[in-house]
Amino acid sequence: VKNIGKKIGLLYDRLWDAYGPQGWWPVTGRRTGSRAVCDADGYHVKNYVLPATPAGRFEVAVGAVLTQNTAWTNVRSVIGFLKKEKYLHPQKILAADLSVLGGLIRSSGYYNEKAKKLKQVAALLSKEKWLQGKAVPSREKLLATWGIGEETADSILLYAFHRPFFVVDAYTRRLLGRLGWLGGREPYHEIQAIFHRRLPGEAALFNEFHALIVEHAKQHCLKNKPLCGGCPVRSLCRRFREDRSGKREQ
DNA sequence: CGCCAGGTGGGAT
DNA sequence: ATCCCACATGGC
Repeated sequence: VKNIGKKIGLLYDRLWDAYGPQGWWPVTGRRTGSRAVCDADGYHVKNYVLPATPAGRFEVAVGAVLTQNTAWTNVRSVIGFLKKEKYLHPQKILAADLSVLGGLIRSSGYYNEKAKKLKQVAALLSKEKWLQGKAVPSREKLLATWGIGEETADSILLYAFHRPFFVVDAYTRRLLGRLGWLGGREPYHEIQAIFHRRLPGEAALFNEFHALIVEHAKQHCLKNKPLCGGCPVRSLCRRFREDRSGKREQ
């Protein structure tokens, strides 16, 4: 764990060189005047100011809940349904019947659970004018909300409010585990501390780094079949070192 | 078909 | 603290 520090910057550089800026968190329909600042899916490359509106911040929080253990492609279509039906507002979520809300978000999975979670998130974020951007809910407040765990709290802090909290997800665990830098079962805060200790606390950096890990995990570091050919971080990886030194494959 | 997807809360140990 | 499980749909 001691040696991760130097290599973590290298890991970021290799991922950045391979995949480039990721434009997270996708937020639908943002424009400045007549000029689109997002692509069709809501990504906004090298724009670290977005979201900059209450609606945008709320959409990120909703997306963070809906994507829990769920493919983003499913979430994206649900965000579209919610937007079309004008549900991307806390008061609308709070006023909705659970069954109606559940029906709208059905295709994102766990819809009964997530309907309840969205109401909790809406209740929290409609307080204190947090969505207006004058103040930011504390991590403790977020975690005290039923339905918001550590990753979701950090996703909201980082991607809705631009606060430097590194997001640790299953991909992060898998990648650091494969690299041989971690066992992979360490508690969340321990993995997060590695990033917080060794990187400048800049939201834009944490934004890209987490998004790059996700992209890399999807393209090369797959769950059951890692595609090590052409992997941009081979040279940092235990598997590669073991191959070259003739040790057995894991 | 089985596996995977940008987790969380509740309950038992 | 740590493990185990329910929660659920859609894509490949």
